[in-house]
Amino acid sequence: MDRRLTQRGEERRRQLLEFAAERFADNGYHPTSVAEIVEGLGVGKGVFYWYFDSKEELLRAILAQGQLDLRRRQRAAIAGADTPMERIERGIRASIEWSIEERTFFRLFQFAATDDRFTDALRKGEQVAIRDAARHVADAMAAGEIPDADAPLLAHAMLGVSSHLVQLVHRGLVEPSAEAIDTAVGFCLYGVLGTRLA
Amino acid sequence: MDRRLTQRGEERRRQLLEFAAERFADNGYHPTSVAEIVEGLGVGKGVFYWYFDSKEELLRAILAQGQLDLRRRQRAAIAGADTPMERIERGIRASIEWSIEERTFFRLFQFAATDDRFTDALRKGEQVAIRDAARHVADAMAAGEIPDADAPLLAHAMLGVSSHLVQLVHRGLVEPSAEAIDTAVGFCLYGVLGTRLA
DNA sequence: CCGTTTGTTGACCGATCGGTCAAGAACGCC
DNA sequence: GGCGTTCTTGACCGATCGGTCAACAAACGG
Repeated sequence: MDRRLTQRGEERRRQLLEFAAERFADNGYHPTSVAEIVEGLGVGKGVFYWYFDSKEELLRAILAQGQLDLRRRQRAAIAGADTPMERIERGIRASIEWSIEERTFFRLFQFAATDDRFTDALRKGEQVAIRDAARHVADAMAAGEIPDADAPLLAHAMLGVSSHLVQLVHRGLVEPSAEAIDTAVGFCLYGVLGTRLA
Repeated sequence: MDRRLTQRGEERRRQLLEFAAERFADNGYHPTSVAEIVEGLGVGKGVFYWYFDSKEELLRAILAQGQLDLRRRQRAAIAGADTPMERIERGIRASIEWSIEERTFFRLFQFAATDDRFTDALRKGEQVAIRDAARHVADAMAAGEIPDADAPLLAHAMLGVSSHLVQLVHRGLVEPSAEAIDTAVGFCLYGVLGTRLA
């Protein structure tokens, strides 16, 4: 849905995105009805369909916005680093911190990964992030800092560690302490050393 | 729902569990209706509610069965190992291999983790598995094979690596080759060395 | 001040949802 | 053979779903 929006329109659209994102994250995408969203904002149902073609498109828009935000944070974090390993570490830290802060987005990413209707909306963003991380891993290999191995796969392993930790935090099983994050980061940085040569 | 079932009844119940599990995994839990399940089996709707109180209870039953099966596999894999590190490695391998084979269960676990209605159904099983793995990690620490650190957190990190790899396999982004599994296992075994001491 | 575009209302639509239930068929057991 | 339990049928229920639309209000642009 592409529409010329006035400032008022942009604001309304933003309200819908924000409110729906929270409801989707808390209650689930499918169990949250369009009626619930518009009632929550105190507006008529037509408002929803003025800004979005469908409930599905709304979630896609939310996911895209989240990915953009995460990507920005990652790029900013990496900017000042000099070595590949430092870029890797800062990237991991940025991802973890963002995911902890942006609980809503993170939960929606997790859900979207389980529903075929939305996996493709996640694919491109994840691909970019993984390719980026894998490049730094490959750089570290070229510099002889870590043994040669499947760089993209190692990048994915680090992503797995990070997102699992964040999940624990959001489930309340782990406090988001510096120690916990350090442990996860340390696990990743030593993990990339673990190419089986024997 | 506890009911005295004849052999015929047990078989019907098994059919419902199996068919529903596949539909839930392929199409999603919420989008799959009870009507769709009974039609797929060519039976009346009453059959469903003879064996299960609700759609929700059905998924819980499926999850419980999956967790039991995984747990069995893990225990069997660890049985013959002599050292803590070997137990850790075999446990990881067993989890990865089971999750790759049992695509349906794995996908449902992933979904259940995103829906508050089912997270508690997962909690107990995960808790047991994590506690078990953490014990072996702690044993390795006591034996001086790896530095002291938060053992349960390291166990979770390994779980994160494993399940993320499996996800890639099921999404078709990685072939379930021995090399890929070895890389993930190596990442974990080196990862536990990564306590930040500096 | 008026015409056009942007934004909003809420009744309404057909479809489908999870779940119920009275009736009866198939089986197990003696 | 007959009696009780297990199992099956499918019409039916009220509620709710995502989505439409004609009418109307508010803001913008000239």
